[in-house]
Amino acid sequence: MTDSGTQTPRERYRAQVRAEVKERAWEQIATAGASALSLNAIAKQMGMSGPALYRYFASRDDLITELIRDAYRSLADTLRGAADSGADPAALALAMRRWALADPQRYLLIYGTPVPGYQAPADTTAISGEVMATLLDTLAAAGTAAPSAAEPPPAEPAGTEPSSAESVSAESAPTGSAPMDSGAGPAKEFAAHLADHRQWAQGHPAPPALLHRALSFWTRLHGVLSLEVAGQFAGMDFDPALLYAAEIDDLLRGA
Amino acid sequence: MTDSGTQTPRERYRAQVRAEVKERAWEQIATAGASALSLNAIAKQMGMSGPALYRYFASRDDLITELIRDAYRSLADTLRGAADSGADPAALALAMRRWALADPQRYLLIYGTPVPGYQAPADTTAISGEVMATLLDTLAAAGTAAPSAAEPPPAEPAGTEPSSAESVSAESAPTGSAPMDSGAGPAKEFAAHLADHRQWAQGHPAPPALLHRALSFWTRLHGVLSLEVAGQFAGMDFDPALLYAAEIDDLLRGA
DNA sequence: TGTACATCAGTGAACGCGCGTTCACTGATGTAC
DNA sequence: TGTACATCAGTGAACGCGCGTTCACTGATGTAC
Repeated sequence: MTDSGTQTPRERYRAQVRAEVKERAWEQIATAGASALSLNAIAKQMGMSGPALYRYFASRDDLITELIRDAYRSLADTLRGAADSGADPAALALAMRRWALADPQRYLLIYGTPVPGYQAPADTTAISGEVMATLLDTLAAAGTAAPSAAEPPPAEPAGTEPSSAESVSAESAPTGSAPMDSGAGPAKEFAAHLADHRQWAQGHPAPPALLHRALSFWTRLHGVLSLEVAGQFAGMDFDPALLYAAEIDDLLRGA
Repeated sequence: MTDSGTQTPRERYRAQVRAEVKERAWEQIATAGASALSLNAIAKQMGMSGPALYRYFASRDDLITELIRDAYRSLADTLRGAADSGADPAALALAMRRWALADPQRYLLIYGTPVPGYQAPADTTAISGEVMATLLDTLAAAGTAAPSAAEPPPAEPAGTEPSSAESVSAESAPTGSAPMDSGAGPAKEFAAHLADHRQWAQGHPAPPALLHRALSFWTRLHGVLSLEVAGQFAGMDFDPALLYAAEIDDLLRGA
């Protein structure tokens, strides 16, 4: 869809085939997991010969890399889109679950057990940082908002920079009404630690307690999601959506 | 070690070889993941021919099944052992992390992305239920104990039944001082749901709020552990142990 | 508009590899009399 | 204590399979004059 105006027919065709290869690859991953991804099988499915795919992807690892990149991109865009249209942290969490359940294997590809023998390229780290930035922005907006933080703030014009970090300043706002970091204890200790270990936040000016909240937000959602998506709840008979909702509620109440 | 008194030399030898096969299998899994486990490679490593292993394991899937069973067993025993020597929930959580980090791939084998094409046997569900039972017992003991719940209760004789469910009764004890399930909201709703969906607790007489606590305990620890063990924190520079400690603290404070 | 050339998609054969698994067989170890 | 037999560990060859990837080649599609 991108740049279709300046594309020659050949370029358009190339893009189409590449897209179809990826589609089949996702189907295959959904069926048998990423480690079972086979170029030959994809080619056969498309009615082509195995070596033909080498016109489109330099190698199997190259294809996997693109799939991982696309997955990160998709998640980052989904969350950023939700945030830009005024989603509060709870809505963001629900958007994340929707994204995960839409394609469980896609979630597992980026957050599950690493594909054996595969080394992730550097730029995926940057995109995964974008997810974190969105999270920080949204939590910051909710934390510094008025007590009635329920109604969404007006949607911003949404500039081109991925991290709209200006929306929160480092010195202000003691993370809302957080009872989490009052007094001594592990939370206080971790926040102090984060003050010196915030490189992963990529310059986001959130105070340490907020960094902690973002990490906790992420790990708690992942805790439920990854178990659900990996089928660990299958033998149990409760509704994971309710557990997820309860986690979100506790997560946002507890600070 | 088991039954070594009644073992014939042949049986002892068999057991030894089987054990070595498993050891090599774990080494291989640690290196390249479970999906890359190869009988031939193990045989070669042991200076044997590939087909020789079929004297000890009926098939590759059979070997994986045993590894999974052993992993579950090991975790269940570790936690049960800690609980029996008076560990409180926080200590249990730390024991779990120690177990996970001692062999990350072992943790991922049972709680990570499922091995593609592999179907878990029914009895692993039973063992994983044992883990849950230990958790419920420990949380119940801590919740129903006197306000000074810090000192461990005297270690019990530890009978043969895996779930010492008698230590807590269903009607008593509104889960300690839990503010978690006061008033309406997602937590209350989920607890109500669990009252009707508690089959997975295998008859444990914990009240719904405690079932919720156990699930939350599990998913929150898993959230941090799985990301750590999968290397997702590798690019970040903070200390996962501190995040884990903060999670435990919040988890136990919040109810 | 037509011809000459370059570009590129796709094929089929081939290489080398490793896999799980079966099978007939050898040789050592244990058991029964 | 010695012999006859059964049990079992391990081997080597083989089957059939699929994998990623390279290579020389054919044909179609575009481009330049």
